[in-house]
Amino acid sequence: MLTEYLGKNGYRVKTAHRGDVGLRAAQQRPWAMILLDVMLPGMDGFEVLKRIRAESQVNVVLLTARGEDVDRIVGLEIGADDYLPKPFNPRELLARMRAVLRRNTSASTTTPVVLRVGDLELDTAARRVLKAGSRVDLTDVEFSLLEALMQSPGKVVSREDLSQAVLGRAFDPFDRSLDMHVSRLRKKLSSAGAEESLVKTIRGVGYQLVLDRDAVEAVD
Amino acid sequence: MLTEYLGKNGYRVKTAHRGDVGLRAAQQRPWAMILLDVMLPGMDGFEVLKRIRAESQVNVVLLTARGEDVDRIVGLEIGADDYLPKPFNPRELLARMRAVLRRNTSASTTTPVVLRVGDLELDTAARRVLKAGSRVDLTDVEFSLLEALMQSPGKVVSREDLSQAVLGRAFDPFDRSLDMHVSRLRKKLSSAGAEESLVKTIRGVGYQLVLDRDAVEAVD
DNA sequence: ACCTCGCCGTTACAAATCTTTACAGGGCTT
DNA sequence: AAGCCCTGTAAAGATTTGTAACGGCGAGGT
Repeated sequence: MLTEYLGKNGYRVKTAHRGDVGLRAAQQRPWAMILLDVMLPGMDGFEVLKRIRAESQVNVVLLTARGEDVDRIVGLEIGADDYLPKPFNPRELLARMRAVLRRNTSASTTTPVVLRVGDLELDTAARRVLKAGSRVDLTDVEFSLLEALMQSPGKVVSREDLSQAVLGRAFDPFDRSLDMHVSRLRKKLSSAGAEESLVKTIRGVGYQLVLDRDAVEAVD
Repeated sequence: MLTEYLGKNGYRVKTAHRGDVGLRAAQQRPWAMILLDVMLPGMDGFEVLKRIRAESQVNVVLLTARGEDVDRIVGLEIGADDYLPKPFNPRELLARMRAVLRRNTSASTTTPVVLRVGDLELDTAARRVLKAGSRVDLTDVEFSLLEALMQSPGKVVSREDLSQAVLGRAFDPFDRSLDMHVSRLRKKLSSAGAEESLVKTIRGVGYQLVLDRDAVEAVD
């Protein structure tokens, strides 16, 4: 019945009535979304979800019997994108599916993957930084600091913004933590061969990753 | 098929069906973006990407077969800007292309980067001032003071505006801070070889960057 | 459980640089 | 010409930043 309804609304659906069979189908190719019932013969829905999550970030919406809060919490904890208690209105299912799809496609396209400034390269997905091709070993905070600076290369980033982005808290003038991280980041970058002045201080304002104009190529 | 779709969306596309041929096309002129399939006759996509990166920072989006994590990681490591698993929705490709283009062009095109007055050059992205090609070392306040003056070369900039732009606060007649900065800026500029009268005082109003004979040029 | 190590935050002091103070000189007004 | 106000600048004082050193905390190992 669901298959038919979704089909009418433009989705192509493959159905399985057993947990273990569904899991194999899920792994078979990259789906836009998986609707997963919790009560299933063969393999229970939570188990299926866990195994799916072990290897994929595909969208999963969980369908469970009644408003069992326990199920809901467990489901979201092990990685469902949303949850719908049965019985449900098919239109509500559609709405939630669209919400999940919207959320997860925009998130993946707005997040830059690789930031590059001159021969400095920062890969947000792999949390890796390369300077002239060789790896620079940064701590988490140093990495996010550099990431925040590289998102606006050549522009001043305020201490407020940096504190929020890097430390997750509002800036406090007596908090010298940011300065320390800048100091450590500079040290690591320059011993990796970067110019001393790559990260500049703008007194009373913030910091700036300088752009050497010679290193910036105009693109068509 | 892709060529046609991209064409409809305003892109001009050149296509190659072999890796080695594509590489030559890529080197031929500066493209806005390169879409690169991994599975290619002639030369494998990774190899093409490596060679492109050896000489250019051009935007590259990698198209690979399904969610092969290995491919993805390798691709990003050798410098792809983004990655799209096949089969993909053409609209998603467009979205990602736009994301990459936005990210890699915004920083360098949104704000004017270089101000030039005669042989005096101020580069905001590199936070650097050159007088007749050689570097002038300014403090942060001096830098933004000169920046404010160079944004209206030949025009009088009021003390109020300067105070707001440089010190971030309204002008107070008893505040002599601005005068001090002007004084020090003049000293540094003239010892860098500028004329004494480059920064002129307009009594009761403000200051003015004088341009006597040389032309004014805004760049970038 | 305990140890070890790496990372983060705090403190303390030094250096840079911005602001204030003070005084001098020059121009505008009366 | 005298007085007043604005500006230039040296010098002292205040603030901001750089960084070494120390301690705490949590992850991972034994």
